Amino acid sequence: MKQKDGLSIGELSKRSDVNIETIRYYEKIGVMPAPDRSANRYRVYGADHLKRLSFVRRSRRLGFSLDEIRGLLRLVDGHAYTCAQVRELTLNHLTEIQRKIEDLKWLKRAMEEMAAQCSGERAPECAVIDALFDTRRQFG
Amino acid sequence: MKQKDGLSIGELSKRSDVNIETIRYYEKIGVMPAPDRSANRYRVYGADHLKRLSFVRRSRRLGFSLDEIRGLLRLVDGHAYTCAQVRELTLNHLTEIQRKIEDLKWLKRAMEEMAAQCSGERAPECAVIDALFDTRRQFG
DNA sequence: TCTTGACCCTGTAGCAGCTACAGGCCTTAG
DNA sequence: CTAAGGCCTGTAGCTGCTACAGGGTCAAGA
Repeated sequence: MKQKDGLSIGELSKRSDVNIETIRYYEKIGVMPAPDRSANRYRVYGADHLKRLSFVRRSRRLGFSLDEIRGLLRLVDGHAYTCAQVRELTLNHLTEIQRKIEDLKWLKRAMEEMAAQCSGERAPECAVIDALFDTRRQFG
Repeated sequence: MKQKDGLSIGELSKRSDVNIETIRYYEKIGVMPAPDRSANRYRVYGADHLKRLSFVRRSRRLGFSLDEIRGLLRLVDGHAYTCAQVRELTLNHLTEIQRKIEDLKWLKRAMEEMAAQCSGERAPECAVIDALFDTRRQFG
């Protein structure tokens, strides 16, 4: 890599902790901009790419969809965002997370109930199976 | 439907609360057995199909993957399961659910922290964006 | 008798968000 | 000279469905 500051895709991958294939995928779907290429057509990235990719990675880990991230980046790119907009997106997202937590808690309770019936012995009867086959029970 | 007890796929769908296309999909991937066909090649289901499909639906709602369900059904079909086996599968599944809950809680905390910094004003500065771009922060 | 509508059929393509090849080029070290 | 490691493009696969396209079948109504 002759360019000052130039990162190969492999280096970018290591520094951002994002898979090489995923980086190329992000480029294809327009989340990451197409970088310059060196003489041998290798991708050459700069510090701005690293920053942006890290942003994407962090947002993904926080559960934002790629579409939501595209929305955030559009705002950032256009310098057009207001705090209120971002806040709204974040709060919406928070509501969804809370809903998911509730769902999982319900699920956990239901399964614990079933497992509690379970003798754990080598018998061919099983309360879990019975419960799942029991048409009187309504799960959800 | 001339057969006694014979259900069309539409009726099965209504009674099991599973989509028609999903039923056909389950047949294709081997979760549901191929049913008899009437003279016009329509699928004809019996009470056993309804029972099995309901089992699948309930298990799905409890978050079991189709692969796990296939495993459960194999045990049931072979009358080879012991309570201990099923219990283990269930407990494994419970552990995973708990892990997911913890993940989501962490996520929620992180996002709440970010949102709390947010003024909600029309200013072009935003604590959320800053946090996501801040390379010193480690999310996950 | 014709037609309309509600069913059913098969097969394929699409969704998210990647991941994993296949088949090739380039560069450098031994 | 060759082998290893990186990079390239392009396509197919994963889960668990869903949504067609393009057709057949059947009963009831005009």
